[in-house]
Amino acid sequence: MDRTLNMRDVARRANVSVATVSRALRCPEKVSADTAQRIQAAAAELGYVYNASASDILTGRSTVIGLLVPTASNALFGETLHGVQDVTADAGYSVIQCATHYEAAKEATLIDSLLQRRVHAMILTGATDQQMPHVEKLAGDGRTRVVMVWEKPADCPSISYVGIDNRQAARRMTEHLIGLGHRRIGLIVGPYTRISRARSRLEGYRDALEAAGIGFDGELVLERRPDLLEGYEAMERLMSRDQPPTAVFAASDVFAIGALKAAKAMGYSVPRDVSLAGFDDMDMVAYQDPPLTTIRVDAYRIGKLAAQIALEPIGSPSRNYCLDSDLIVRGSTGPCARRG
Amino acid sequence: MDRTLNMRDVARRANVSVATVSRALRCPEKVSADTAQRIQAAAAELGYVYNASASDILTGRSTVIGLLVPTASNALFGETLHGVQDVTADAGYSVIQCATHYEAAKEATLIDSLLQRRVHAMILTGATDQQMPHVEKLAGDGRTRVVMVWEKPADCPSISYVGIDNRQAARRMTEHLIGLGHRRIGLIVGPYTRISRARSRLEGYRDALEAAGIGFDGELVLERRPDLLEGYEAMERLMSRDQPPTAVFAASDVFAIGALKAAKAMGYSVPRDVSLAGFDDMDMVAYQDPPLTTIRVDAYRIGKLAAQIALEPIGSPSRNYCLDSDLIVRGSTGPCARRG
DNA sequence: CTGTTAGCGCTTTCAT
DNA sequence: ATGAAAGCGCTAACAG
Repeated sequence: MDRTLNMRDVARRANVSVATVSRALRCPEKVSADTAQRIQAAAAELGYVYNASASDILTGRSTVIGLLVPTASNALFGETLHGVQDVTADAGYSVIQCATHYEAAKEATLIDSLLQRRVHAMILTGATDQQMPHVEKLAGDGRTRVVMVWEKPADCPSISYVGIDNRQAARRMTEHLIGLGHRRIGLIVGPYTRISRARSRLEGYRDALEAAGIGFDGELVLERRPDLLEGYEAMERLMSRDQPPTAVFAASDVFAIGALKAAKAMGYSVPRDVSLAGFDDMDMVAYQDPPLTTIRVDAYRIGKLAAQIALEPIGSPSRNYCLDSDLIVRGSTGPCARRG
Repeated sequence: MDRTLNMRDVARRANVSVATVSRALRCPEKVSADTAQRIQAAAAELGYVYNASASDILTGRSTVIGLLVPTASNALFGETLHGVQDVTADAGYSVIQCATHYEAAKEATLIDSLLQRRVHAMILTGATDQQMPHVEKLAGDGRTRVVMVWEKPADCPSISYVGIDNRQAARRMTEHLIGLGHRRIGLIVGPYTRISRARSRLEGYRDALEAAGIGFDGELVLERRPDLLEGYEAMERLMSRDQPPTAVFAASDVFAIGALKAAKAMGYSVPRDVSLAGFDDMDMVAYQDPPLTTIRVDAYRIGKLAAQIALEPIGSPSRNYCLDSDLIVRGSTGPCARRG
């Protein structure tokens, strides 16, 4: 077979015109029951498969959406993809997924490739600040719908948002630690200079300290790329200070798992010697020893909502959903033993 | 903006024909430097974005490939996606990713949707046996290229394969445990009745037992859906037997992490009371306590190779790569203390 | 080097 | 209810 089967082939076989084939396949009620059947039979016999792209191009509206994630090896974003896919598949849409690896250049290239595919919408998980003006313009021009997930874009009327209040959640976690008597609290946080989600978590941490009258100590805050090893090394560094923290808030579970190992390797018992908390509630963290205190985020639901918004017609108003997140207290945080 | 910008708009603006615009954008060397510049300027001013789908449809060759995974929340498949993406992005291809959740019906629907997009190739991670005849036919017809990853399809000349020898690797791990003096060895394995990769691992386990003259005990083998909780419960069940195993081979790291927690919860120390081994070497397993003995598979490299094969023109011969996998001995396996 | 022409596979009026 | 014809945005001959 050199040329791919098309409607004309089916039409010939069923002795009708292509227009009728199109109708029979898309809206069978617009065609006599008899011909509909004949056409469907012909299509099946030939093994004809409908060409979705050809349809897209003609109708001008695309049935593909793009999903950008920082990395595909974080199970969390996998859950979001599942939510997105479950919604889009029912509507006959496909999802192009790409990982940016937190690199602005890659991000720009990938966004461009999505535009070249004329995606109906893009769902962005953590676009860098650098990219926001460009993205906002695309949404404003009505070229594509844009939904940010996990983080709230700073005041972009044309962009939708589905996520949690990162600042509030980080504040709650920090308050939990303060409530346990900790006053020297370390923070391992993502690239807050470029990613607003990380910045919000840092702010929430500071909010809680301030409210409790604890001075901010920049020495206790480490900005890292979310990665197990980076979490490990950051913890080592924090615990090697003259006055090590009595609690560490790892503002991503990936950091926390790395940090837990570092603490143990240095001979610290968690939570007796040092409390440790994460963020996201990846399913693995409940399986750590001790299981980690963290913030639960419903990643799947974020994906579903984002997809619903994404599928709305271009030009529809933007929507914002701020979901609840829960503080999940497990065994890794406990009362402060040392004097702060 | 109601209608999306096209080449005609650019042509008008630059006072040339659409053909010239096409050339200037795709192969600027076929056009005078002067006009090329003028056209590029016009495109930039208008904010014109090339329409990749329109091009695909006309040339007949698509620049999209499909990637099917059982689940997107396993970090392993994320690594494979990265490998695939790094190769395809350079070639200007996009990747449509879908998760089957190990359900044959979903799988069939998703494969169909990929065909409707006329993907150049599909990379399958664990198609169920049920789907294989269909997929093989697609590959044979030259509709699309098909690359299986992680598992070797049973004798399908038209399908390519990139993976490891699952049977051999499972045998090696089992031999490792036997070498430590274990004779009652439990196995927690994926759905081997439907997934050949799981089947191969079961076979490797049996090979090793047989070679060592150890009788096969069906009571020690549990088939489960890869999932932390299932691993946990399977381990509980194994260790509740009258004669519990002295070692357990969890033929997926996800099982192993679940099983580790179960063992600890039941008061067993690993590896003193029971040895535990995984499979895949997800990055998390080195961070467990104790770190898990496992089989290392280079998931990223699998993705890269698969993508290279996928990108070859339709009709190119199929290729098979069987990569090495390594036995990584960490702290979770040790000598057998009890009498077998 | 550039423009003209025909056409990829499909949908959608508009006739019949 | 069905067919003919025009056209979506682009490319690939073929002329000039």
